[in-house]
Parts: sequence; C-alpha cells; structure tokens
Amino acid sequence: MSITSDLIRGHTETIILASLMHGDSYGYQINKEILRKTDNQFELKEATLYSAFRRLEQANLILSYWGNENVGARRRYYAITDAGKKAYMQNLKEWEETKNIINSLIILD
Amino acid sequence: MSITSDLIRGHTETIILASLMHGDSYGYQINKEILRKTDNQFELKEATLYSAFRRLEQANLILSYWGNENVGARRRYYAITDAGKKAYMQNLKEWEETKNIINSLIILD
DNA sequence: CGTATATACCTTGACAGGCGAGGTATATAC
DNA sequence: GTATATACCTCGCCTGTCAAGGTATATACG
Repeated sequence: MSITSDLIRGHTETIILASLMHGDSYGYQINKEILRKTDNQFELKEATLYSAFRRLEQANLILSYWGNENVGARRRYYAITDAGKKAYMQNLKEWEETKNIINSLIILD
Repeated sequence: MSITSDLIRGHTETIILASLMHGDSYGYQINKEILRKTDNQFELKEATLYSAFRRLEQANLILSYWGNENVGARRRYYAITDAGKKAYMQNLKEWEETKNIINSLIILD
C-alpha cells in the first residue's frame, strides 16, 4: 500500500461516487473493484469506507437498500442520487484544478 | 468545510520542501511565492504553515536560523537538509503514483 | 498623533477524516 | 472443526488543518 492516507484524504467520497456512477453496488464489491482497478496497489480500509457511506447518505448523495439475497451474507446496496452525480462532477472538476495547483507547486522549474 | 484543504492535505510538507529546493527562505515569503505561483488561487494558512515547519524541523528535513535584518520584522529562515532533499524526491515520486491511482479511480471509462 | 496597512512570527484548542482493532453472520471446502 | 471468503458494523485514537487569537516593526496619510 504505497499510497498514504493523507494523500487519499478528501478523495474517498469521490472514489465511491465514481464507482456508483457505473451502477448500484455494495461495500465489499466497491472495494474489490478499487483493488482491481489499481492492480492491487490500493484499497479503502473498511472503517474508512463505511464512515464515508454514512456521510454520503447523510448528505443525500447516495441512498441505500438491502439486497434480497436468499443465500450468503446480506448486502447493503448503494445508489447514487442526482445530487450525488452533480457532486461527482464538481469533485472531478476540483480534482483537475487541484492537480494543476499541486503540480505547479511541487515540480521544480 | 473547504474541499481544497482536504485535497491539499498531505502535500503541505512537499510544497514547503519544493520551495526550499530553490534556496533558503522564510515563512512569509514562502507563502507569497505560493500565492504568486498559483495565480492567487491558493495559499497555506499560517497555522498550517508553521506547524508544518515544526514537523519538518523535528524530522531533520529542514533547519532554521534567524536572519540578521537590522530593519523591519525579524525573519526565521529555513534551509532544506540532505535528508529533506531525499524526502522531497520520494514525495514527488509518490505524488506521481498517487495521481495515477486517483485518476484511474475517479475518471470514468 | 492616531489609525491603517504591510511585513513577520507564534500558540491554542477544536474539528474531522482515516483507520486499527475489535465484533457479527453466512457459506464452502478440507 | 477449522480455515477462508464474503459481507457488514462500531469504538476510539491519531494527526493535519485552521479559526481565532496574540506580538512586534515600519511606512503612509490626514
């Protein structure tokens, strides 16, 4: 896990929103997807993931419902709301701007 | 709650180290330089700046000395150490990796 | 002289997100 | 029966950020 928690801080919610832009999903799956997408370089810690879910739902950026699995462990599915989609777009824009700012500050001339 | 602060979190020290790679400087000047480089889009809050100085000096990544101004307010100058240069290089590398990871996670296919 | 502004440094305490460490439950495989 | 994978959750600590205060020097203006 080369990525440090302070560098990821502030991106957790956007990462979750981005994942849900592809369709409804649940915690475990979202994290596995993150692992896959980053070639096992990164995953969210469970406590981080679930506290982010709570914040996002509180802010009405996502909503949740229990899946109707009749076998295996229960799953709580999450769906992104319209407000969530807007927030995602906004966060993406901010990321592009922040990226430029950081680049200009830490890369030497 | 400003989004920017969480996105910049973890980069503060690298920003300071990068600034000192150009030569010794002092708090006020470093912050003005950041403002200039980002076209007034960003600056470190004073409390953040000075607490970062303290951490960096504690870790022997920078050292400080009082300037000998005989006019105006006193200045505490900072210089980057060899360990600081190494840390800067390492942080820069981590930034490039983190950038890719975040991009791959938040930008939709 | 009083006030405003710029330069320059510093401290305290609150806040919020990340996460280690624990817990619960279902199902398969050996 | 025990190990592993799936799947969810909570508690409490840690750490970086920052609002809100403070101190001191120098110049400009009326």
